[in-house]
Amino acid sequence: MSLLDLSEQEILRRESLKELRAMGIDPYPAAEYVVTDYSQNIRDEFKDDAPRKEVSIAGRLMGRRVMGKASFAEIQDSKGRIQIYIARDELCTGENKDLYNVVFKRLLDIGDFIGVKGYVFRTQMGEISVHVSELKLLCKSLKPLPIVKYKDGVAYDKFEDPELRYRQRYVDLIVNDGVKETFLKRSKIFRVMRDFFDHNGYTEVETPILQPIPGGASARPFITHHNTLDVDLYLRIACELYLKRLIVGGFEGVYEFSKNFRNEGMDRTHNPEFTCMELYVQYKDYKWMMNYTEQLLEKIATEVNGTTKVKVGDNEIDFKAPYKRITMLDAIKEKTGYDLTDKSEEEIRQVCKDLKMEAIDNTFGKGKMIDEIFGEFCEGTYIQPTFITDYPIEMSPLTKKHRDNDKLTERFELMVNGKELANAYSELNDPLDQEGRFQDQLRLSEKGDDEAMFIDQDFLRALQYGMPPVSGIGIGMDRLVMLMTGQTTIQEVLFFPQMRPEKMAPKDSDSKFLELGVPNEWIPLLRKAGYNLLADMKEVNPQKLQMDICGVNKKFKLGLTNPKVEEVTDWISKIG
RNA sequence: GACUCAGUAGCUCAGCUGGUAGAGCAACAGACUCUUAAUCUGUGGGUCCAGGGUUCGAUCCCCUGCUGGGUCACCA
Repeated sequence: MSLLDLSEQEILRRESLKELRAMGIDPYPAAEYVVTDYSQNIRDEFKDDAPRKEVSIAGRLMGRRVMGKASFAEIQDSKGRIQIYIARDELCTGENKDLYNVVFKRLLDIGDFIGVKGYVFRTQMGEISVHVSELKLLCKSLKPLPIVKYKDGVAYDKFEDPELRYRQRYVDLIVNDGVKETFLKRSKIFRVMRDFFDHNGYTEVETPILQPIPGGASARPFITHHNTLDVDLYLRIACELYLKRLIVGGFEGVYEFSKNFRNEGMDRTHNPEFTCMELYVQYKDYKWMMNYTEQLLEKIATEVNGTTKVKVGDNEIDFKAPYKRITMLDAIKEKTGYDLTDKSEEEIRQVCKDLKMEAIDNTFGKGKMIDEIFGEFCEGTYIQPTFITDYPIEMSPLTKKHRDNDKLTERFELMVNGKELANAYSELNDPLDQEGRFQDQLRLSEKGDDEAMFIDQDFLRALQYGMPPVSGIGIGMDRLVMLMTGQTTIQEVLFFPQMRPEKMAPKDSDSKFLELGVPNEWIPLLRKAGYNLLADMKEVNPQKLQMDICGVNKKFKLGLTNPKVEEVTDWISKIG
């Protein structure tokens, strides 16, 4: 990288780096720096009347208030921030005051990592601080951080451009309050769930992400290719069919936190890769699973937030069990006034027309139309956790027929804040019924439904050996984290949400410039002046080009001997 | 994919129905031994997203593109 690609502040930091080395200070020391305390516990444990406590802490320098021979600074460690106080004559007890005057005041910058030793005290203004007696540079930072200042909980000059925050999440985590907390909660939610399932004797497992047949859900998959086998493989859209194979194999219960991939749209509730937790427990049914889910969610909310209530946007959601339960047809009746019970496909098509639903076309079967009506008129209205039960059979090819009505299935979805959070079944374990349902999906696919499921013959073979009665559930983890942390976009709960790749401006290589006879040291100046491609130089007046690059030479005080116009003309003449 | 808004200093943002740019913080130089958005004095820092067009002249007006946000559509 050329100096010309750097900002003024970056150049200064690199010069400071050199100066530190010249002073014999290693800006990137290898040795362990022993830390005895953290910002948080120092504040929590401080007592004004206790004897002085010596501490050794380390962190990133995040602010400096220099007042001549004494200074205050902020250190940010993994737990938070703490103020340090540095008095020149206590840091530098001898004649040489360079560590304070030169290193601390001039060569250190916001963003550098330092380690300090000293004692804890309370300042006249009442802030618990560390009185520094030793200071050591642990890592020099070469890029200036955005400066966000806080006063009374209000952020000033907040770093909030979503594009920059997501592309450079590391910066977001450093400077913006609350970002790390969201991800700590995310981690805790996973931990609480693992504890809950493990306590019940269920086993965490891992199943293939590269699948020959993308089963277990309806979605467009990502396709990849395995060279040795010379076969196309799919990134999984769900892990359901593999987990059921394990129930066939004799596990009491299995669960997986599964990264799934769906090649579909992106918005505030969808990311192409997302995390789903799936759990399957033998001998249970979907009614048991509703009770179990209520307990689980209540526990998560309590452990993560200390209360069952959480505020999301304008809504306050209460995860206290039990939750309302209503069948899908009752929900539609309640919200639209139409009772679809025992209605024929044609009658339902007419209802769709009456409801002015334009998206419906002739490829839609009965089940899909019912699902559309629900999605349009009901789904968004369930803010508090609500179980929607007994889905039409056409939409649920992996679900057992309802024990009282063979047009329906034993399925529920849990709606929270107007969105689906979980989806669960009494799992279909009749191998012949399952085969028939797959055949139905195949027909839908032939009719033009590009989301219909593929047939997985090995899964059918497993079912033929016998799968005990089992209930399974899938929970959208990203949405769960959004709910538990009060976030309204999925990007806020994913460290690195999917973005378009950053594009670099096209550049011709150095060798191409050298071929024209451009001296090596002048190439960066051409780039700085905006000539990244030979083509950029081709049409330009040699006089202007010469002036442009000589201007850069002068402006940045590079001290190069300027080329003559004839030389520049010669370069341009060689462009093919 | 459609519509819409935005892109100006390291960060947050100003910029008058067109005359090549300003503030605060950050940086640099200086003052200051209990400050805390420290303060005070001074200084530097910009391909105004990119490329076309209109114009004597474009950060500003028009077109195209890129990137992001929002809404809708599609989709768990």
